[in-house]
Amino acid sequence: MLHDPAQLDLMFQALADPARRQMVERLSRGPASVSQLAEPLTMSLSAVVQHLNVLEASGLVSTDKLGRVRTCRIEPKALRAAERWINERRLAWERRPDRLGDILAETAETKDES
Amino acid sequence: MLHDPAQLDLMFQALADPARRQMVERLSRGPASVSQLAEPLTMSLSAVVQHLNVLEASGLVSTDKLGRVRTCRIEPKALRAAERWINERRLAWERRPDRLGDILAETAETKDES
DNA sequence: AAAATAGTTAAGTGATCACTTCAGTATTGC
DNA sequence: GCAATACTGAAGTGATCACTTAACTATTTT
Repeated sequence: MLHDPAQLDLMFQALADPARRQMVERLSRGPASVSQLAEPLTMSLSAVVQHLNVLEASGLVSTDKLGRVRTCRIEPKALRAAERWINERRLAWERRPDRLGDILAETAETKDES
Repeated sequence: MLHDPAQLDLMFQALADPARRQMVERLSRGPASVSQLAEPLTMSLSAVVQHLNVLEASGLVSTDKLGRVRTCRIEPKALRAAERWINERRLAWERRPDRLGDILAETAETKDES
């Protein structure tokens, strides 16, 4: 489910916005209410709620309402899925056998064969 | 330079689009020309070039033109920077000492204090 | 019960996005 | 030199985005 390309799409889209990344950063230091998330941001509470909804739809953040306060927390599994996507591509590249100093490597191979 | 928030912004923005992620995926298997990148995509060459420019501006991909063909390759350092941002937040969360079963933990504390 | 708090929802707006088409520029092959 | 190849750039378009304001609901506090 976390490999679902649609979910991956929502996650990277969610992380694309600086305000949302700031919210994730805040949440990485512990759960917070909507107002607490909003406090350092220079935008209306309403805008923050909208960003929060994007984060929640992406699966990166989950929330829980008790009384009138909505408490938000990070969903590390989702964060891991995004992390893994990048990591797998980077490793695929770095594992490539033929990624040495371009022409130099080719010259060396030619030399071996001669 | 790779910690530059503006650069991070460009990178996550670049990864937010599925077509661009597909291009990164293709490039993770080795360098490719613009036409090769375009081949599996159902859009005009022109659109692919535009996506490629976004990727290059973000630093995730670098290109090199020889004659009439532009060869594209992944920039693993940039990929690592995005990866690290996520990883650091996830670890910050997972390292928190007080992340056990929510209310249960609180109840226990209250009990201790009574 | 009234006022303050915490959040939600809807509607609107200007900016940015992801394309398209079309016309153009080098480079390479014949 | 002429045609094909490999892009490149500009202009336009409809969709989505990141907000705003304003009106509203639900929950506490006093």
